[in-house]
Amino acid sequence: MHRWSELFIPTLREAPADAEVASHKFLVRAGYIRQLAAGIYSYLFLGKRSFNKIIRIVREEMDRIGQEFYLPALHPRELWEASGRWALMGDNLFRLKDRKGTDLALGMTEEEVMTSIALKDLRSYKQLPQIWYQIAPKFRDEPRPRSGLLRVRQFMMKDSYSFDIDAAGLDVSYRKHYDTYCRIFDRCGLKYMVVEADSGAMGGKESHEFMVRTPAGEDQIVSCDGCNYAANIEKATSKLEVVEDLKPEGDGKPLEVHTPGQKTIEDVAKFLGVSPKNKIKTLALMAEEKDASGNTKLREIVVLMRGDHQLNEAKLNAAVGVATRPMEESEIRALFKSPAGYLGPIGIEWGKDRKKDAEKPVLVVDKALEGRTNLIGGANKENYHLKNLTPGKDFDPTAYADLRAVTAGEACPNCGKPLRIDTAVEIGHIFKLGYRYSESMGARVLDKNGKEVMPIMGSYGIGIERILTAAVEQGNDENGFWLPPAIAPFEIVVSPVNVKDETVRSAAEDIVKRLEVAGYDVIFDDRDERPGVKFKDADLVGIPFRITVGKKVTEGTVEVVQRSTREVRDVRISAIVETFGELLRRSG
RNA sequence: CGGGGCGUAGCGCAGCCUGGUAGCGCACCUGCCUUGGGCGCAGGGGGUCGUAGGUUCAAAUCCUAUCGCCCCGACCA
Repeated sequence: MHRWSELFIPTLREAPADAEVASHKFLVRAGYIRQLAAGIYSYLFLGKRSFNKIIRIVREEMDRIGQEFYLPALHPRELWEASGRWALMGDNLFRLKDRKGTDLALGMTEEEVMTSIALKDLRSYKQLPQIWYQIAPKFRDEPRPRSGLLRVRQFMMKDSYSFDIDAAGLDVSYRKHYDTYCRIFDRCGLKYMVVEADSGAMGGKESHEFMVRTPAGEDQIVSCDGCNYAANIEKATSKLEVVEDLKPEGDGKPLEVHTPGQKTIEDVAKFLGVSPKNKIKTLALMAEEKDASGNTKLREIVVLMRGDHQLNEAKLNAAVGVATRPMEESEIRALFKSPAGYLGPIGIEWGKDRKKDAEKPVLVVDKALEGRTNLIGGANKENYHLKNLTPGKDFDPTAYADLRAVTAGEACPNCGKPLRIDTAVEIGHIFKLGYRYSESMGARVLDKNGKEVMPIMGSYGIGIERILTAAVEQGNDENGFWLPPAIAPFEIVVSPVNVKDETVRSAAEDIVKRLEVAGYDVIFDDRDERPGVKFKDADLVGIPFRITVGKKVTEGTVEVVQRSTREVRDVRISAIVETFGELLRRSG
């Protein structure tokens, strides 16, 4: 029997000052976690119990489609060099040296380790498909850990990897994960959505993220209430209304207009009496690229957007393959020969091919400008802009790409209904890796014809603490939070109003015993505290049901309180077990 | 990486500007009291003021460095 008086459940009346989001505040206040360092947390009794339940669900479901491994977190440098990620991962990878000075890394995912096993021991198509998974800590040296457990440096992750003989096989493994993830998150009692995702620098093709809507999240998801379209904003598109182009002025060639002191899109549009939709927004960015010999060098990347559109950096990143930063004032002057505010694409020799013209600046133009005519942009001359700018005629972009951030209310690309945008937290991510690791690390199997082929891979992750965090974000009020019964540390807290009253106490203890025999996780709040203290704690710590044992025991009844709804019902003590059979079935 | 803020008792904070050897609330311990929403009374314990150096007769307080933690930004071009 779990007696509260003997357990370590350090609840706090006030949240630590540095906690911002609800889940962080409440998990600390409820005595689930304590912070050890930035982005590093200890799990105490209640937190670990909840964790165990989540892991158990994940493991049960994963065991239906795959095999659990236990892999080291400490990886030799050579392994990461083989895949190319030693250099690629930069500062996000934790690195350390052993006493001999040998470089090691702390695993942030396990593609390399899994592939190293595969390449040694997978020989034949007859051994495929394989799905291998593990549930283990992962380490990432995040540039900025934040929001309590939402972005941390050490976390528990279920990661799995599939190996198939061909793309059709990968489709099956992918689908299995998709379905399994749905079952896992359903069982965890989360309200989630599945969105199309950017596969990022991993080079994959298809990718889905499992998202829980919450203002505490770090991702933006675009979705349509009219159909099932849903995508991460890094990937989302929308149907644009047709914009009427301006008529050419004069001879139709770029025409300089005096725009003294008019620097912003808004100002210039107003000054010239046109819509920002007919303006070009010129963004001057700088990328740090590595050349063949491994030296980093700067590369100018200029982006053109429709005046009223916003750049989505993830899309740009995907389009150019490198991270960018805004140019500094001096860099702007060097390229454009003009101060910011009057920048445009004219008069600069743009690279035709990003790879071949390695010395020349890159001009990437958003697709929303493709086919447009007579736009207005900066003249690269202080206090002047140009009219009659037509992409492809007056200047040649290195490439066109979808770079635009979708905004709420734009038309759904599928059905045309207005799109909505929500912030959300990512709890799971599945994607088709393809041949990246098989190729770089040299995994090969023989196919039916005795020919050597590369196995095709998928990789799939679930953030264990994010399930807990998302559940707290999804169910809380000013007094605390409630977890879905399946992942709560206890399903029921039994609170005798006065433990010094023998009748009350023994009735409560009897109820605890009977519920435990029936298989429920129950905690007995046997502390000699005033009822108010016990109720406040019960409300705080995430347990979905409370049984209050008070004076009414003499009449043979107790109160059952549902935390999420505050609904209170009197229940005959004799019927308590059946009552919970009913209640827990209903609340999943 | 850039910008801002904060480090004083387990938690939340005051004191710092104007140097004089540390305080409040909650929590904790003891006793009494109380028992359906953080009850009351009395007594009590606990802090190298993040760290190091400097200025000074004297530093939580002023100066310098450093470490840590939190937030914002990686977008009027």
